This record gives sequence, C-alpha cells and structure tokens, in this order.
Amino acid sequence: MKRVKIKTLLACNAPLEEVTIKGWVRTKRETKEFSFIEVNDGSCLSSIQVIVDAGTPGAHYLPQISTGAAVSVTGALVASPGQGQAVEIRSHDLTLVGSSHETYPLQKKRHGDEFLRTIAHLRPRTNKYGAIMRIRSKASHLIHHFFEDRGFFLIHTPVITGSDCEGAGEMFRLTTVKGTTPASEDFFGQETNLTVSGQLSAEMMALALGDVYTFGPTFRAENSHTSRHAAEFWMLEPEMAFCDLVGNMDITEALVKYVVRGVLEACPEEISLFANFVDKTLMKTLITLRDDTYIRLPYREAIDILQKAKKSFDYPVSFGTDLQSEHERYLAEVHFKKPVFLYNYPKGIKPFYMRMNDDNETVAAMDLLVPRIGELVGGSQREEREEKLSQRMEEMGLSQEEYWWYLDSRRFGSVPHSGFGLGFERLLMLLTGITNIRDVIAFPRTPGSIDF
RNA sequence: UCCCCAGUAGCUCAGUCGGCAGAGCAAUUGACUGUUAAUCAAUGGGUCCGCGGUUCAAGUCCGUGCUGGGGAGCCA
Repeated sequence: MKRVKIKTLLACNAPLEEVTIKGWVRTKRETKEFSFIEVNDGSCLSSIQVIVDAGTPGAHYLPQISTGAAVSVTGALVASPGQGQAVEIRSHDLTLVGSSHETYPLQKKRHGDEFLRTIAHLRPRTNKYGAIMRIRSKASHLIHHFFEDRGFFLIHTPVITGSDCEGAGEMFRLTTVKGTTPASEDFFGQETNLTVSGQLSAEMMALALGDVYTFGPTFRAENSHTSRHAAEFWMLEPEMAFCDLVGNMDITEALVKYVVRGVLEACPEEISLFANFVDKTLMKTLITLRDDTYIRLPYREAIDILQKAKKSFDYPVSFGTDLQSEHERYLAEVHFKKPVFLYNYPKGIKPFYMRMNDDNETVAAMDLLVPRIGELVGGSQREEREEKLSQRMEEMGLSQEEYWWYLDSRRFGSVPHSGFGLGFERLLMLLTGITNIRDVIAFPRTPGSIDF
C-alpha cells in the first residue's frame, strides 16, 4: 500500500479506512492489552500516535520496537478518544523495518546542543534539529523564488579558484601532489584554492545577463572560534547591473523581509517551537524584521552616535577604524533595536573593488547589522571606472596581471553595478533564535572538527 | 591566535576540609484499566579527559597536554 506522509494525514479531518505510514519511533508506551507508539517520519514536526492492540497482525514485533526503530504501519485513521491529539492510527498491520539497539542515544528528554553535536548523524531525528533543517530547506527555496520572480538568473560560480588573494580571508589550498612538488607540476599548473566568494565571477555574469545570483558553498580557512563562523558555509551573492548602492540596499531589505514572511507562513509549527523553547523574543524579532523599515545610516553618523553614547566601550571609536562587535551590537540592539544598514565606509578598511565616493575618502559599501548576529550582509557598489579600479589595486598591492579579466570588464561597456553577500547560516540563526552556527548546518566544519 | 570557563555512569549534574564513587533521567526485566516527558517495582551500569608530580592517601591540590564551550580578532 502506498505510503502517506504524516504531514498529509494530520491535515485530514475525515477518518480514513486504511492508510500506511512509515517512519521512526519516538517513544512507545505499553499496557497489557495494547501499546501506543509515536511515529515521526520527518515530514513535519508532529508525530502521529499509533495504537497496536495485542494480537493484531505484527503485534509480535512490539518487544523489538524501541525508540529509534523504523516501522511501517497500516491502519485506520480515526478520531482519538484520548487527550493531546486529534487523530491517531489504529494499527491493522505493523512491520518492523529496522530495529534500534538499546544504546540509541536519543532519549525522550531534552538533550544539550553540545552533546547533540557529537551525534550529528542522529540529531536531525530530534524535534529541534528536524525543524531547523525543514526551515533551512524552505528558506533556500524562498531565496530562489525571490530572485526568479524579479528576473534574476541563477548562475553557478566556480568552487575551485586560481587566485590566491580574493581578499575575503584565508583560503584552503587544493592540491593533488605531495610534499615539496612545485605548484607548477600540480593539477592546474599553479596554486589553487577553494573559493572564498563568487563575486568576481558574478560581476562578469551580471555585465552580460543583467541581474544574477549565486548561492552555494564558500570556504574560509580562518582559525575562527566563534558561534557565528564556520569553515564551510553557504553564501548568497546577487549581482545587479545598472544598480547603485541605494538599489542594493533596497534589494537586500526586500529579500530579508520576503524570507521572514515566507518562513512564518510556511513553517508556523517549527517557528513556534523555536519561539517557545529557544528564544522567547523570537516572534517580536521576526515581526520587526518583516514589518519595520530598516535604518540606513552613513558610517560617519554611526561614529557620531557611538561617540555620544552613554555606554562606555572597551575599544574607542574614531573615523577611519573598523567598528568592533560591541559597537555593531550597540547600534542594532540598543540604539535602534532593529536592522541597520551602515554605508559609506572609509576606504582604508574595505576591499579594492568597492566604488570610490566623490569625497575620495569613503567607498560605497554597505553592511546590514542585525541584533544578536552582527553582520548579516556585506555589499557594495562596485568600482566600474577602470582608472580608479587599477589605481586602487596598485595601492593595495594586487597583481593587475592576475586580474586582467576583471579589469577587462571595465574596458568594454562597463556600467555601475552592485551586489552583496549574505551568510545563509546567519540568516537561519536570525530566523530561529539559534545562537550557534554549528546548529543550523547538518554537518558543520570548524577548525579542528571535521567529523561526519 | 589571544582571554575566560568546563571535562565524574548513555544524558543532566552533585561530590563539603584531601579519607569507601553518588542522584535524577535513560537502559534492561517485571507489573499495570487510553497512555502521551505514563506510573510502580527491581536490576545492571565508572579509565572521575590523558600524562606527570605532591601526599600515608588525589575526583578533590600543583604542572602539562587534549577536547568542548563563551568572548575577542577575522568576516558572511
């Protein structure tokens, strides 16, 4: 008989004479005459209660059916006479698909996140980690819908790169040779790394297709030990031709709002789990994200606000220096209490490709700061003027030969264009209230940790 | 990489002044009238993170290493 997902069954009002479900046992409660089995198949947060009367077909499996076991149940979907669930399945036939050893580590009680990280292969079977993975999937689809609706093209930028200085952090070296063999004899005939950003490629595509985005894995070999950095993470990078910094911020804000709204609509059960058990202020945060207009504040004015702030900071604030975490948090969490775009940063603290403003002192950069996470988005209008771009590369000691194709794009029909990078895991942390990036990735990679 | 905290049963943790290794939950076995973190009873379960030191005696004190967590920097 065809398997029906539990999510579908729970949406049914009418009793059904015979259905089949397949899933994993969350818990079993037994009395002499019958047993209750709670089965979850991952289709939704809720499990369904199955009643197995002693003596019905398959009841002999009951002693082997323990927490974690995989089962198939055929039976009638009926209104439940008990409290706590509207419907339940009265088993006509029970099959043990895969037993679960008594050492199965997941118990009915709550487990700590740190313990669950040590059993990452099993943690998606818990309510919380199942929920984050369903939200992760939904948020990914929403991102694709958002850009598809606006005429953007999805592009796939390379993961392997030959440039050793994309400027966004330490890179992972990629090689097929051993020991001291020179790079010239390696697979590509030169040093090769895993990408830290698809931006430069995306710019080339935007200058042909208009509006594009890339959404894929990104690698940083930084030795970061924090709750919001991973060595492998997913980054969304849109790039828009004929778009300035204001348009860039408009798109960013519209996107974040769209994803928040979509997840609230599509995953109410999951969101309420996080709102109840993970972050009591989550609903308020999400409604602010969805409904409020985000602050847009030039860097210069942010410095003013911080210098006048009553709070005393560990690090002093002055024009020309990068803001510390404590400053970013103050702006987003204390002063404005909502997302803040900071823009027009001093050129000295930003990469070569950002467009020089007329003051010759700041560049058209923007960061979106959100409460608790800090930097969710980093973007800019790109420098489209060839002379200015090569001058900046010169100043920052970058090889113009190596980036010949990038400079070339400024010689043939160069146009103002903008884009940004959004850390997908950070967005998920924002959506769920989860405080550690390791808990929004199924199998996280961090320094010294590559299990699973 | 730097600063701080932690590591005791499968999990969460207690362990006083250095003096016999503990609890709750889980697991196993049994009982049980529709239970839902079921209830009741019984049973099993330990490299006290590793190494070295002090001491008659170390889970406890000292040194060191490893692992995990929090914060900083770097960034998304």
